[in-house]
Amino acid sequence: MRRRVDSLQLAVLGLLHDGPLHGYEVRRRLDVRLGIFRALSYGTLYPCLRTLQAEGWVREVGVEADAGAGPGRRRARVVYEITDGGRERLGELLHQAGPSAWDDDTFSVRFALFTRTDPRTRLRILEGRRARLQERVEQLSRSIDHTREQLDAYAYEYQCHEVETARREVDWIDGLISAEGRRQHHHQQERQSPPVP
Amino acid sequence: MRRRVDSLQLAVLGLLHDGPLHGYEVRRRLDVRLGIFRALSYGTLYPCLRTLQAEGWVREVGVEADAGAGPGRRRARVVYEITDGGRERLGELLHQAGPSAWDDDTFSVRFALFTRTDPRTRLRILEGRRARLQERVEQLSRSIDHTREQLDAYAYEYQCHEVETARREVDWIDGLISAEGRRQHHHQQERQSPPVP
DNA sequence: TCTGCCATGTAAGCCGTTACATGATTTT
DNA sequence: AAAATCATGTAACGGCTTACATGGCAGA
Repeated sequence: MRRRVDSLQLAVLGLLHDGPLHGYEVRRRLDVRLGIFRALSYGTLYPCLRTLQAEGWVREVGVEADAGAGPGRRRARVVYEITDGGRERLGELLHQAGPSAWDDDTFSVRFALFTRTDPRTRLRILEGRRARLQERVEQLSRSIDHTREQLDAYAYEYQCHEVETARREVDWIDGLISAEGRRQHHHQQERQSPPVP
Repeated sequence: MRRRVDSLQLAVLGLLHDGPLHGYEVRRRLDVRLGIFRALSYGTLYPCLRTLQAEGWVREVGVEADAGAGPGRRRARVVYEITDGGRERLGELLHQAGPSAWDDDTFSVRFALFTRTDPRTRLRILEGRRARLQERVEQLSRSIDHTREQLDAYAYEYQCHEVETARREVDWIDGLISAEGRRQHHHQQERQSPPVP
């Protein structure tokens, strides 16, 4: 039941947390700024916005007429704004660190919103993701070892590349985890013994 | 209209080309041997097999009773075999090198069947895939450059990792392309001037 | 003038997963 | 005795894309 829409809601809420936006712009940012939800269709986005509104997480802040001073007016844009309920909801979602957060799709969204995620949740997500990837590496490695003889050269080549890609991502995560550790350590030090002048 | 089912048909045909198999085993090999179609559901596989049969690409080779000598018999397995028409069809599909062949999903299937693909088609697919990845690298790089200032640390980190992953895949493809070149060169040499004793 | 981008939406339809039904055999 | 694996299937639900409808503005 891992719906892409759940991630989408999260991403939209995260985007609107920074300020009001209209649908078209939301899509653009999802695509180019977050780099996730490439080529998301409007058939998904607009209904999602309406759902969010029905839930009370966002509200229509009014229809913006053309901002420019041109003679004709541009098609009115429906601008959405996050509500207090939405902020609360965002907080809840951001706090979740269960298995769904380390799925390929969802992880990128969760990671993109790490600035707003508390350090502990960040660490739990990173560790879960790491485990997920490690599992994948092992499964692939076993598969390679087990069928090495029967595998033709190309299939072998592909599997090796897959493994290496996964390994690299594990390394990347490791780097991030230790960075988180350093950060936490730093904060603890600050809390326990403020820097001496 | 790029249906995953198309790739699935191709993969199944490719698998059955090596010998008759029953559905359950097809799924297993798709998952562990080819490493593609991870966790493919039977709700997709069995209908696919029946479609293949309706098209005349595969035929039911008979229901295999328990091979062992045990007292009870295992649930009968429906074994499928590729037909001459299926072999022809496989040849056609394998010859295609259009844009659909360099999609993320499809590429892995096409690549896994490279042994049965003629060298020219191999090269065209590899080059198409390369272009696809390169495009992705450039788009991401532009996005990073353009929004570097506004991007928070995590989003930046993620995009960089994405770019690096794509770059590595480009390098990998480059290696494969030059290997193909060498192979072709080698064959040409052989054809034009057989090795002198 | 025509293409392309901005901008919002609806409806249909497909693809594929999930859940269910069934049941034997092997392993724990 | 229970759980996992082998083995084949069906039905329904739902997510997401595609295609369509609409229309103003900018630049080639």
